[in-house]
Amino acid sequence: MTRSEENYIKTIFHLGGSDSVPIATNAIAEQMETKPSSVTDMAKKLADKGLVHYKKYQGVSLTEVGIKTALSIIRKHRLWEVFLVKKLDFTWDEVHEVAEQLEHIKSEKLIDKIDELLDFPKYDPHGDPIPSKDGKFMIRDKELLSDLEVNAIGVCVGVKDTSAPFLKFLDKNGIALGKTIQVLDKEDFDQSLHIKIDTSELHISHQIASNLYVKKND
Amino acid sequence: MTRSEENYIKTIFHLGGSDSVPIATNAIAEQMETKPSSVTDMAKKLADKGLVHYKKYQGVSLTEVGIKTALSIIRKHRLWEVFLVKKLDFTWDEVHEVAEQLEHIKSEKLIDKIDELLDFPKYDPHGDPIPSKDGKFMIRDKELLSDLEVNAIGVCVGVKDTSAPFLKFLDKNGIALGKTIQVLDKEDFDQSLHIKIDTSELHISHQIASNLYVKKND
DNA sequence: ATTTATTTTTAGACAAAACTAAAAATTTGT
DNA sequence: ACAAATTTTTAGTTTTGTCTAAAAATAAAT
Repeated sequence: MTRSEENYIKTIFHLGGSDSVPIATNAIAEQMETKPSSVTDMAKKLADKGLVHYKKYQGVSLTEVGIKTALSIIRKHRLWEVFLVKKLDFTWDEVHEVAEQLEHIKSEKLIDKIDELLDFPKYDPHGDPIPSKDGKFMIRDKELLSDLEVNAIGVCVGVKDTSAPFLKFLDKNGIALGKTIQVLDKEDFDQSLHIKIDTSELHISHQIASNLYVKKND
Repeated sequence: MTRSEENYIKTIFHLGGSDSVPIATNAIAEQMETKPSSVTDMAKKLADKGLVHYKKYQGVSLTEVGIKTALSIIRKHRLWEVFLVKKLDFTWDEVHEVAEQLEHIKSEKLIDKIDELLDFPKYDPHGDPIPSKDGKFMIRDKELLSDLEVNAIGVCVGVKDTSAPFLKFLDKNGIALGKTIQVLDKEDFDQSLHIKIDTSELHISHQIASNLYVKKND
């Protein structure tokens, strides 16, 4: 597997191509910041290798082997992210870029040892689940903060947007995984939220709230 | 810098091209298991980028910038080797292959943090010095075990050959960095050595002895 | 249901990094 | 010093992954 092939497989997985729902050429091209014609070329190659299903004009979806491959890459990516945060004091907005490189290192032993060193973590620094060696992972039940009703309380368990600007905003406002958040009030006008986090109160836009996952206390 | 460019720079450095002694196209090709014509192509490209001095038919040597680049790659390679051994329990015969990949990861912060995590090691698992961030490193005075006179005592400080078979042989015979070795006798016929290591005695060929570095006790 | 718009694919080209085969320069040997 | 051997370079291909421009298929719209 070349680096490029791995990146296509990963992108198709993230776009939902694991459920035999075919993903459009254009969608893949946009996500990867490349041209649709390049995607077509790669789709053919990956189909030849048995990693994707591909019918002309019908989009691309992952085969069983393709899904296994995608999970293996995602496992590596997320384990490296945990390593960077836990062992090297990276912040959660710094890890993605470096993990994009580290995920392509070819050594079964290396990633298993990293897993062990970290004591087999189940979630990465953004709250996303880490597939196990055999490709299984726990999908934690969670909902968007923006979907909570007024007065509901939840624990922050993940972020949808993992971009550095968003994560830095969260840091600046004391929002981190594990924090308890209560919805104090919702503005009808713009869906913005008044929330309580620890002891302090905060007013956040719908944009922010709809990119934060919480696990509701019931 | 592409991966391939980095590999050429590193090879030229290892062949001695840092002392403005030009290295022959053929020598580089042989070392890299590629063809001389490929080396010529790359020599031109690296010269254009100001990393090497190159005159047709005269071989290749590193510029100041080229040397700095080489030291940076070697620093990464050796730090990763230490990491693999100290933190992930790799053996010294397993590290090279993986470090060859890890050395190309592009992140200043990553390698500095790894350096810090390891407490700024000065030597890699084979006894080779690790260049500092500013490209300086300690060349330890050492000599080949095969050059010691009978009865001399030295501490094992490095290996010349770093191939897995050689390193495994050493492991099997209890030879490791830091061990004290005494030359008990030399066979005139084949230059083989009788040595004492810890409490046990051992008979090793000249081949072995000429790939082991020791620091003499005087 | 045709026309229009969009999406996708083909065809041809390009850059990087490798290769082969042949030509040119250098080195070696007598 | 000159022929022979070796080394190095050139020229032309190949592969991988990308691109542009044009053609073909599908989807949308009146």
